[in-house]
Amino acid sequence: MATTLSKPAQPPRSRDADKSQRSILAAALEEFAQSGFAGARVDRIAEQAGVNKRLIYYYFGNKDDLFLAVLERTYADIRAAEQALHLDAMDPVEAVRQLVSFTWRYYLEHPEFITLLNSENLHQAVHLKQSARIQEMNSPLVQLLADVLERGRQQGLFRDGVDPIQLYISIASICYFYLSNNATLSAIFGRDLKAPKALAQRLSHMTEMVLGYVLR
Amino acid sequence: MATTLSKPAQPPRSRDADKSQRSILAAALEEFAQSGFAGARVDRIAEQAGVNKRLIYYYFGNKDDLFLAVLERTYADIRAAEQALHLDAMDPVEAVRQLVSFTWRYYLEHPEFITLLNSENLHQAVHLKQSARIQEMNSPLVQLLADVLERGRQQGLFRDGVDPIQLYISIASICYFYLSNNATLSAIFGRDLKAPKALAQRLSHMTEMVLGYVLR
Amino acid sequence: MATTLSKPAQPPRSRDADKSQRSILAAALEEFAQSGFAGARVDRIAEQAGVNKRLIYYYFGNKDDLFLAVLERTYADIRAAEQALHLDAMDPVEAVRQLVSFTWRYYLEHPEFITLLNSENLHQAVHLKQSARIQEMNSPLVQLLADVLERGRQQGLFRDGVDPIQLYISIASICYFYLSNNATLSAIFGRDLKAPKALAQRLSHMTEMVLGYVLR
Amino acid sequence: MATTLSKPAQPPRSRDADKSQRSILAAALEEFAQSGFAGARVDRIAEQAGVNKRLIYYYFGNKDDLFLAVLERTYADIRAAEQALHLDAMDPVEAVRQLVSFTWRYYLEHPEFITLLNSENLHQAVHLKQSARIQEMNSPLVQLLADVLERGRQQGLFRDGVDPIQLYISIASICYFYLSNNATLSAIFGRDLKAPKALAQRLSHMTEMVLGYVLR
DNA sequence: TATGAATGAGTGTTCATTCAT
DNA sequence: GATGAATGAACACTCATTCAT
Repeated sequence: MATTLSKPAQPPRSRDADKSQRSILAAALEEFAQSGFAGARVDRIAEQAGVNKRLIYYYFGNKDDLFLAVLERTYADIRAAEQALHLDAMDPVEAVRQLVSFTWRYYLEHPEFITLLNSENLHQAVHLKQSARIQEMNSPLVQLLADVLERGRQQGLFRDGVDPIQLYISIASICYFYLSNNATLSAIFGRDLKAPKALAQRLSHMTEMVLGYVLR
Repeated sequence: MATTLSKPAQPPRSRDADKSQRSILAAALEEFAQSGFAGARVDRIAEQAGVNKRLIYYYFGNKDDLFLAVLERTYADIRAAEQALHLDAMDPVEAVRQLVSFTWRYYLEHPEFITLLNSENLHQAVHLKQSARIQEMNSPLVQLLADVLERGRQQGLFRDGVDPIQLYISIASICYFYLSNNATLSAIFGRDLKAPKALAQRLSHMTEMVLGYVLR
Repeated sequence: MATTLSKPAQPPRSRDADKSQRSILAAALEEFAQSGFAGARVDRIAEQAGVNKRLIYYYFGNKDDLFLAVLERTYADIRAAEQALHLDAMDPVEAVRQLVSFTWRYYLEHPEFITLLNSENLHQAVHLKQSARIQEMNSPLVQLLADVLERGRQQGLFRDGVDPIQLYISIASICYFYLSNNATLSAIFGRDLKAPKALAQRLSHMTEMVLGYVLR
Repeated sequence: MATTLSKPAQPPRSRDADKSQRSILAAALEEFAQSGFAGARVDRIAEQAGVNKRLIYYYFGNKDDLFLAVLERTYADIRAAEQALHLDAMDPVEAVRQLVSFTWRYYLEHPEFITLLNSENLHQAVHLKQSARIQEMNSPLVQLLADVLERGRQQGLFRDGVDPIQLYISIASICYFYLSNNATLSAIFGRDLKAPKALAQRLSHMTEMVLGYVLR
């Protein structure tokens, strides 16, 4: 844990420890994403990580704490990705367009994020509520979206009185729900809503809908 | 044991059988809604239903089949509620407004619907895919919404090219996500998104958003 | 559980259940007596009882409750044995003599009683404290001894001011300690304190000591 | 790390080694006394001692050997305390009185002695039997008590034929049992047998009993 | 002398399910 | 139509101990 400044190149004993922890975390992410918290098996995580099961408890305490670690890591990842979006550098219309497509793409490329959140919400966020780093999970996009909306309004492009938090949640909603509930929706509509064409149509609709709403 | 005075001809056993089945189904709905499929316990269902555990298997085969039965029943319930909406009798703007508020209210008053769907989607709709009555689950609202959109377009009120399926899904999305992910959202935003005032603001935003999109 | 008075001879379904419970209890007594609470293994109890391990939990809840059941049964046994002693029918000297020898013999013939109590005291009586039947465990001998002491005093045989509770505990002490600590005492003294001759000498000493104290 | 100013010639490492060993022994005593052998946790001992767990094995071999070391140390302590008693310098009656009260006080002030012995006897003295220093554990008090009894007899105060070993064991019994079985006794009698007043009454009774026995 | 990393063999407990009546 | 008894397979978690440095 303690690192010495004098020997930065030489990886001391903790090298393998780091590797083990990362292996466990990666395996846990996969397992929890696939089966949810209740369905996940600690044995499978250990096997997948290539470590002794006992080591999981050595490093992470128990299944719940491991799940929280995975969850925090997942949130950290999406927040990092959001940093790369520079909505402030775009004109308002483009910014909204980019926000929708970024959200959509991120969920599409990170199905584990959706499964993890689904499972966590099924259990009333018991893990997340105990997180000490919960503040860091608040998205910076809410504030950036507020700025975009204000700029659009001042330029006479956007309507008045749009609540950035509500809009942020709505954008997340239309992207998330389509993917999180894809299995039941596909079953009921009797067609594959994850086919490339269907996905493209969905993105097009969502962009139109959000812009249709905010534009005067 | 229980005898019915009104229908003496009917064998009393079948009445008890019906009662048992209904008790089981009701208890199962509550248990699955509360804990999801994986977290639900057959023992608790039996206890809550006041019947012997073996009876559950006698009537419903196994836990998976019981879950499917609950799911089908839940879909039947929402479809029945949708029948009571008469979008065809309203002018287009009012029809859209009613559709949003109905969807919102139904999800709000039937949290079990959301939990059940969340759990089912976590498991890739394995149960639903095996349902023989899957066609009946398709919402009649999609067709009704298509009619409303067409009427609005002909009256020059609504924009062109709105896909009714996409819009239907989007309306469901914005209502569903806010509630299904309420626990994590509340934790992260650090405030109670289920407070009465927050709920009213949400409905108002959603109605504005949908109308803002469809209106020319 | 419910027994019908009309068919006393016919053992209904609960016959096997009773047998299973008795098997479990007997095996648990042996295992707990041999290894104490912490060292006892539920697996071994199941195997010894010839039942599925799950059945132990079905009938007794968990290891702690099973231990308490064994403990309560053990106390019930010794109380039953005490009922057979009729100190009130003996003259005071003989009564004291009999009390000592009964206590000694009972402990000697029921080593499980000592092991069980040792283990329970090691854990600060956590199980016993939760017993609902704790009152029934109070020995009737305390009251009987009080009567004996009073009779002996009135006959001018016994000394004044002997507290029956203290004496009862002291009699238990000298019998119990010699047996409970036999292993360490034998090791330290370098001889077998459980040899027949040693046991006889011990009983003789204890009787002398108690009588030497109470007699004027 | 720690350097001693008084003995600079002595290699500092061995001082640390001593310190570590003493820390381990002290922590082990506490842990074994609190939980018995089976319930004690090597991890807790290491943590409490502030040393790495591996060091325990380095110095003491394994858990059993560590327990034996603690046990031997505990016996050494009580023997040392007994040395301070000078029964040979007292008149016989006072000597007996002092022996009882010393035994009582020592057990009262060293509850770990009782727990350790209880645990060891639960396991049939497996550790003690393997001790090489077992002879040193024999109490010098047995011989001293023999002398006291003989002196008392010669002065016409004490009765004839009192076996010093038996009496020594009996004195230990009445002191030990009351404390070792305090938890179950308190639970059954429904009152706190460790309350100061109860303790005083107990000592008084024990002294009376022993003197009542040995005095002519 | 000292330690962080790692592990095999359990440990109590749980679960959906079936047997026998 | 209904039930108490019984089970095999798995579950999260623990423990004393050893490895590698």
